[in-house]
Formats: sequence, C-alpha cells, structure tokens
Amino acid sequence: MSLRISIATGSSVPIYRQIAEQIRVSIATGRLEVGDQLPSVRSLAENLVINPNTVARAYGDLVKEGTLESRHGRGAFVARKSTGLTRTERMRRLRPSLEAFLNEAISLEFSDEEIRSELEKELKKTRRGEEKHG
Amino acid sequence: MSLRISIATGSSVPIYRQIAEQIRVSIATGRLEVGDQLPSVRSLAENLVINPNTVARAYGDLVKEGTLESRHGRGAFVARKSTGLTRTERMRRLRPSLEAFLNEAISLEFSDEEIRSELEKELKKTRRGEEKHG
Amino acid sequence: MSLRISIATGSSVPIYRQIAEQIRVSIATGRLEVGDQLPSVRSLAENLVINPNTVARAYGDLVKEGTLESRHGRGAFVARKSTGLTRTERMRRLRPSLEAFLNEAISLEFSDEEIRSELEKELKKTRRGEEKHG
Amino acid sequence: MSLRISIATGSSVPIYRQIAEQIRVSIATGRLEVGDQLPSVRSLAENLVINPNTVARAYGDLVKEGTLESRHGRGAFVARKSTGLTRTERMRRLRPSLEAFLNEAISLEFSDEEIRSELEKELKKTRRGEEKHG
DNA sequence: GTGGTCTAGACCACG
DNA sequence: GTGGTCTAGACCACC
Repeated sequence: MSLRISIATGSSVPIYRQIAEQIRVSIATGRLEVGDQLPSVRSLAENLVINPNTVARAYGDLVKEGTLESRHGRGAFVARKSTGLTRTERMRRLRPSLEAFLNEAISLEFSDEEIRSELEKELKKTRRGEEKHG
Repeated sequence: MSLRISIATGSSVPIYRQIAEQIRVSIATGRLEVGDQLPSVRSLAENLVINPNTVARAYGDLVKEGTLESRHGRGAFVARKSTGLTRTERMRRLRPSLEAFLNEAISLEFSDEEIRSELEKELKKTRRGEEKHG
Repeated sequence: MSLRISIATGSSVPIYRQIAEQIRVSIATGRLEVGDQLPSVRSLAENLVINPNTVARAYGDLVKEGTLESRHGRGAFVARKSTGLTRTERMRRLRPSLEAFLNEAISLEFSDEEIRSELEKELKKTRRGEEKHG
Repeated sequence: MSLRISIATGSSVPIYRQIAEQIRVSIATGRLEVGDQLPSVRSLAENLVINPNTVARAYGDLVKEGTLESRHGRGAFVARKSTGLTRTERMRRLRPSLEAFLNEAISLEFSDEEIRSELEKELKKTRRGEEKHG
C-alpha cells in the first residue's frame, strides 16, 4: 500500500485539508503516480474513523483543482502532477506558510543560520521519501 | 514609536493572534524591552481600524501567558524578555510550521533551490525592520 | 443590490456550482467589484430557500480559488478579478463546455455560420450587462 | 467503418450519454444513415474498454427516443434521419450549452476575440471527421 | 460497489 | 451577528 494518511485530530487545520495536503505531497514526491487509484471514500473514512463526507470533501477539492480524476462508479485516480497555476499564484499561495514559519522561528529566537540549517535538515528528510515508491 | 503592527486581513490566522505574535516577536528581537508601555487598546484598535475587542483579546492572551503585565488604569507593559525555553523545546515548537511550509512548497512544486531563495528573500525582508536595537 | 442569483433546481449542475459560477461571472463582467461585500451565507441561503451549507460550499470554493476573501465574523468580499491560472490551464478548463456546445449544435444540425451568429448574439447580450453596475 | 466513438473518461458527462450523443451526431451529419447497423453491444464495449452495461444503456436510451431500432437477435439499426424540430425549438435546445460555454469563457477571462478563435479551431477539428458523406 | 449532492443540525471561533 | 467544520443520514447517478 503506497498511501498512508494520518490525521491529527487536535490540530487547528481541518481534517479534509490534512487529507488533501498529504495526498498532494504524496503525488509531488512520487509516492503516488499518475493513474494510481486511491482508496474509496468510504473505506478511507472507515480507516480514519471519520465521516465519509469529510473524505469526499478532500477528494472533491483535489478533483476540482485537477489533481485527481474521479470516475463515477469506479473510484478516484491520480490525474496529473502539475498544478496549472501561474508562478505568481504559486508564490501567493506559498507566502502565508513561509511567513508563519519565519515569524515562529524569529519569535523563538532562532538565528538566520539556524533557520537555514533546520530547513536543510527537514528538506533532506522530506525528499528522501521520494525514492521508495512501490 | 517602537511598536509597529501590521495585520493581514486575508490571512486565515485570526487578527488577535497576529497581534499577539507580532508583540512577542518585537520583544524577542529587542524592539520592545522589559517595562516598555504598550499602546492602549483603544488607540491601537483605532490605528489598525479593527474592533477594540480584538486588541483586548490579544493583550489578554499575552497577560495570561505572562508576557505582558496589565496595571489597572495605567495600561499594559512588557513583563519579561524572552521565552526561556530549552533548545529541544524550541525545536519542538518550530517543527510544525516548518513542516507545513515545506509540504506546501513541495506540493506547489517549488524546487529546493527556489525554496531556499524564497526563504532568503523573506528573511531579509523580515530582519530589515529590526535595526533599531542592534 | 448588485447581486442577483437564481438557481435552476431542475438542472443537473449542482446548486453550489450554479451559485459560484454566477458570482464568478458577476465579477468578470464588472457587476461585482473588488472589495464588494457579498450577502451573508445565511441570508443568501434564506433568499434562495436552500441549506446554508450549500451556500457556504459555493463561497468556500471561491475563497479557495482566491476569488473571494472571507473575513471571519465580518463576511465575504470580492478579492480579485484574475484567476491566477496559466493559459494552458484556462484552456483545459474551457474545452469541455466548448465541446459540449459544439456537439449539441452539430447534433441539432446548425451550420457553421449559424453557430457563429448565435455566439455573437449571446456574446453581445452577455457583455451588455457589464455597463450597468451601481 | 462509419462509426467512430471516443470517450472522455475525465469528463463529468457520463459515458453512456457521451456514446448516445455521438451516435446522434453521426446520424445528424450523415455519417450514419437510416438502416445502417450499429456495432454489437459487446464489440463496442470491447473497443472502448468499458462495461457492456454502459453501451447497452446508451443504445437503450436511443431506442426509447426512437433514434435506433432494436431487432431482436439481429442487432441495433438507425431508425430515422434527423431531429425534425422547428427552428425555434432547436434554438431553445441550444441555448443552455451556449450560455454555459460563454459563462465559463467569461469567468476564465477570455476575450471575445479569443472565444471566437477557439470556437473556429474546435469547429474545424470537429468538421474534419465528416468528409465521407459530403 | 463507486462518487456526488443536499439537508439538518451541532459546535466552534471571530468580532 | 459572521464564517468554518464535522456528523449523520438521505437520495441519486454510474458501472
């Protein structure tokens, strides 16, 4: 099984967004490939012990943005890797989390050098997951 | 004036938290020092063109966590200098926003090089406002 | 009042999409301008005699795509005109409705010249709405 | 072979309707003539790599509306030539898909000129397949 | 079996 | 008052 989703019930970020984001990352890092089938709405909902509507919402959002393709009666599939957004738009979407991260780092009194080094460590850790798919 | 607060109305993070966070940053970076008085709830609310309740909520949270001290009838004052956390604790607190940032960047298909470069740009922009207290 | 939304309950296109699309068109044609406030979720739901969740879904989609900006506790506002999509992506999204239209026209035995003329008529009618805002 | 059907698996319009619509178009444009036999449900399903039930549903709908005639044990045949609708009725039927197309185009910020040019391109592409029966 | 939509109603957070 | 999320359950369409 190449998709493993975990939800943090305590988090302030809504469950459906957690799911969508983890699927997006799985695709961007290659753990999920174009054409791969996703677990059915109901089965994933059962696994995560949440309401099917919540999973459906996540899938629906990904379908709307073109990341997934849903074939009625058959299931949901990875449609493509690319986002279809302009560079400006991608930037605009990245900004909030970048600012949040930097604000947090600075208020925690991390130096520029420490921030860079933490970023590199996390980057290496994240990219490492791209190699093992299958 | 040593306090400069800006609010992003479009952001998903609530205004009262943006204010509280920026006050924390100002203290952590030395722009605000122990004993400094903060603007009154009403004047700050007027400046930012927001509801006084919102400012009051931010101040209240900071008082509750011990960052500010409220002297009845006189105003709010900076109570302590820094977070005083162990390095591992500071790391633990930083992790979530770093991961959120990286996940967002990767799912938006930014390359490692782009991520570094955006971080540097934002870092420069953020640090620029802190030159007053060395 | 510069926003008038009508829903076709018999249509196969879901209500929340009808609402979102009408708002998008209102913005693209200038009937709604950047900064304009939209009716509250609850009031619009009451007017249309549908469930508030359905309106919320439409607004939420528009917020996610960056068309609207929602200020918590204050309401929803028009955020911008531009879509932020690449030309390729805009093309990709246009194709289905163009193909559907042409298939329909051809199966109804309209000639090329008739198709062009009908398009021009409808185009004129639609663009005419752009002049009266306010 | 005078019937060529292609299905768009990603489309929101169900496969059985895509098939039915394309058969209608083939008849309206003369590619299929009264009395022509259609491929068997099984063979068409095999060609398109879909469920035979789906093809059966499409044929069934066309039989019900009188476009096809099903001769038990022998197959399905084209039953009549054209729609036989008045001009206003044909117009009335065309309107919805034209409006949907224009709304989509406008909300995607295509200019009038772009809309015309895309229509021409698609028109040329669509008509190209019809040369066999002049 | 699959996904898609809608309702009703609850609860939370923000201002 | 505002919007945001989630649940429960219903109904539909497709395959």
